Amino acid sequence: MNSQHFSTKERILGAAEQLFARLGFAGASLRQVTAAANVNLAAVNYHFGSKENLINEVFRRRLDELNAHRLQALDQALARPGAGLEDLLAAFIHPALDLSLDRGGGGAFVRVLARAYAEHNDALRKFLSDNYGHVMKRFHAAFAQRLPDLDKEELYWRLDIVAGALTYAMADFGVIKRKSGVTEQQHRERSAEHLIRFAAAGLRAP
Amino acid sequence: MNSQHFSTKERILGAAEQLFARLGFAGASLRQVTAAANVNLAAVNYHFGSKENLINEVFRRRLDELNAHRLQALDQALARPGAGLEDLLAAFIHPALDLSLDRGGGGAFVRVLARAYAEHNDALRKFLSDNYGHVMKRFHAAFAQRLPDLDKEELYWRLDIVAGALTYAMADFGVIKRKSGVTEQQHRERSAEHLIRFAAAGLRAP
DNA sequence: TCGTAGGTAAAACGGGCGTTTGAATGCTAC
DNA sequence: GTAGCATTCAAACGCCCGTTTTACCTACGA
Repeated sequence: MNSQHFSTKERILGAAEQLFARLGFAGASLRQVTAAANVNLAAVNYHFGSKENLINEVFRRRLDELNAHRLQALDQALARPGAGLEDLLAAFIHPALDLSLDRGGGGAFVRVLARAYAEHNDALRKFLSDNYGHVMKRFHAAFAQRLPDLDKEELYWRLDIVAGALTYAMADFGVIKRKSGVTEQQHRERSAEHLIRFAAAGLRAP
Repeated sequence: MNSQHFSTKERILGAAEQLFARLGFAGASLRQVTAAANVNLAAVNYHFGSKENLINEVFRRRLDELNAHRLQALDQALARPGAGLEDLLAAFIHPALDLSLDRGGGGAFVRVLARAYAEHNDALRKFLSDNYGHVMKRFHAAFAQRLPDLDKEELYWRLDIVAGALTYAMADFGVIKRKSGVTEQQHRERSAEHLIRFAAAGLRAP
């Protein structure tokens, strides 16, 4: 059968992403995932080894691209001489917002990300830190340079809050419907503006 | 035996709160809960009817008190003539922060709350909206009065982001250890200041 | 003192879980 | 064409799930 365009692995990843977003990692079973992917149950353990590894690969598939876009946007922002807080925030937000408003499964993935944030799952945190920690480090350094009056601890706090707030907000963007008469592009730009202004004001607060 | 000070119901609620915070609603089983509570497995269904209802009661036990404190703090803030944004935010944040830094299970509960926020569980959302929607309405009205330049939609956005950010942040407070040489009271006050300043700046952003 | 109601206990219910197995299938290179 | 490999498949593995059942204990009012 397998008449779809995508490979078994890709269909499993897509179905897993949707179901993890809706039901959580523990709440979505491999039987649900493989049924949604139109794939045999054993395919998950054949291609991914275990459920936990499947979870990791769901993250890797999106985060490789997302973080590449973020670093690229950060480099472009830093290349400009007068780059300010808002430009750094835009570099962080725009790639994720593009993902969350994507026609593909990206919206689901941002909700998965928000779940992971709330879960405090140690194994997952280690995986994310090992694979993508350098991205947050680069943003942290760029923010630190532009917020010299904040001591290290205070900056850490605020970036943590900002990251949580943005993750949560972007997870919601996929769910909340836009007003009629607004194109998706307009909606996306206005959303990004909201988030950037909000976060910048929070970071700059005395 | 039941040699503990607390009733079977209370011990189940406490153990469920801890395990839901750590493992999630789907991830924590009633066998784990009843074992941690030192109670027979059947006690959950006897006292609560079902797992889903147990989840609801875990929320009710804390939210009745939390929202009463929030409304009380809001009334006190509104009674003062010059009450501003920061006072409203303090009324919202302080009761939750007290809970999250509580010696009892409050810290776990705030993490449960953050999970519920990320889950978008329909049944749970309905329960929370039915039982505690009026609290958010009162805060919303108070904020609207102090932010007349924001249109309805914009205010809705920002309060949503603020609520999400604060929920995330407070869930983290219970996890992050305070610096040595800082009393818990100092830590609490500084944390509240951070959150209030951050949120106020975000709400006031042009 | 007995009957009864409220609570606790152990055991079992059917079913879903993640994972493994071993045979069947498709595909590529010789 | 056939050997060899990668993939798919149905079936089963043992285990844990939420819930129910049935019996037992205990306390208290009649």
